[in-house]
Amino acid sequence: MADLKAMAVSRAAANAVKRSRAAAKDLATDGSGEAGLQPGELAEFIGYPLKRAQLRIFEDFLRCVAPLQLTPAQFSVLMLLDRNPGRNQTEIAHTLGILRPNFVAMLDVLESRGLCARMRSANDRRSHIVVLTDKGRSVLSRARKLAAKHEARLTELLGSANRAALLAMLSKIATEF
Amino acid sequence: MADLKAMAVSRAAANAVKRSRAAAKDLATDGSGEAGLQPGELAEFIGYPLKRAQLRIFEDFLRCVAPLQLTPAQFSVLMLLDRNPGRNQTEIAHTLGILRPNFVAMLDVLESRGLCARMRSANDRRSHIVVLTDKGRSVLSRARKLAAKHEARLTELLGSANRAALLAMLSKIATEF
DNA sequence: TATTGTTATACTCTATAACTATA
DNA sequence: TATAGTTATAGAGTATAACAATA
Repeated sequence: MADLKAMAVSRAAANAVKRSRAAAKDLATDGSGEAGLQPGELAEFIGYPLKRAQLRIFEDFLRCVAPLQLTPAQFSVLMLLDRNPGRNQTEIAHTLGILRPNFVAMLDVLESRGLCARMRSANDRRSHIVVLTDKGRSVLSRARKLAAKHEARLTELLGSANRAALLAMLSKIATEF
Repeated sequence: MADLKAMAVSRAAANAVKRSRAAAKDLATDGSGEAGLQPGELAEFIGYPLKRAQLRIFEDFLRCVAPLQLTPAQFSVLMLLDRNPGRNQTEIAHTLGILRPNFVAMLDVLESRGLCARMRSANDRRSHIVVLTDKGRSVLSRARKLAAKHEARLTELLGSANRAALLAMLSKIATEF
């Protein structure tokens, strides 16, 4: 079972690499004389570059964190558990915008890998408190470092002040739009 | 069959509304005393707000363009056809990052709705040149206006200069990262 | 009666292999 | 042989309904 998940992550990373290469090739052919199609006005609608940037960032994140076999979604769960101990499944899932039924299988994977554990709440025996294990904390610590390299490369591309501005605008859109 | 697609778009729009309301409720409870979970360091990784912003923008786009029953992906196809006449399926799909096998069903939908048409190329009888129909141009024209309102609301939120900077950074990430 | 975790299920997206008809 | 469009298929992601245990 752990192998299935490992394969899923590896395959996602492999696909990410393929897409990157295809894009790189496009840029090269644009430089020469092969005539790529024009996005035109489409590139002026925020949704188009936003979606493409999101795919690119997730691709790169996946590749950077591949040694630890963590998807962006799994990383976000571990980060949230670390920061918010003593919370139940519903609270964690809801904060991340994951529907409760879909969070079950996600937690099954993380728990089967020994990264977190479900514990019956003493107060409310319906609830499962989700806790990070020592292994989970260790893996998260290493994941943070790999993800930090990914972020550093982005900062290199945009510049530190621009990256901060980007982060602020994206957060504003996510919470206020 | 057209009904199936219409339902799919309607349902996506309905879900978008639900998510917006849930998020609005969260903000309200944050304001009062219900104690939402802390994203913490997670919010400092670009991927997290980027993904949430992308979902929000697509939600809003879907709602704004709902009268015309167009998804962001369908809109992008029509925009590309309008700007790049005489291209075949492979070229259009590749430019949008859509895999050729997946583009077949997508075009089937647009063609069955009378928005575009496949024409055998005279030069290379393997190719299908994809053309916008008059109806397709008409629908696209109206879609552009609805989408422009959506964009205007975003500009209102961020400010015109900031929105331009955001667009530039997202495009840079999509093409250079 | 309402809520938590869960199962079952379905629909969309995305990805690969392989076929056909052309080149 | 190679390419364009297509089919079949499989895997993620995301959505809803309903059930058991508990409140």
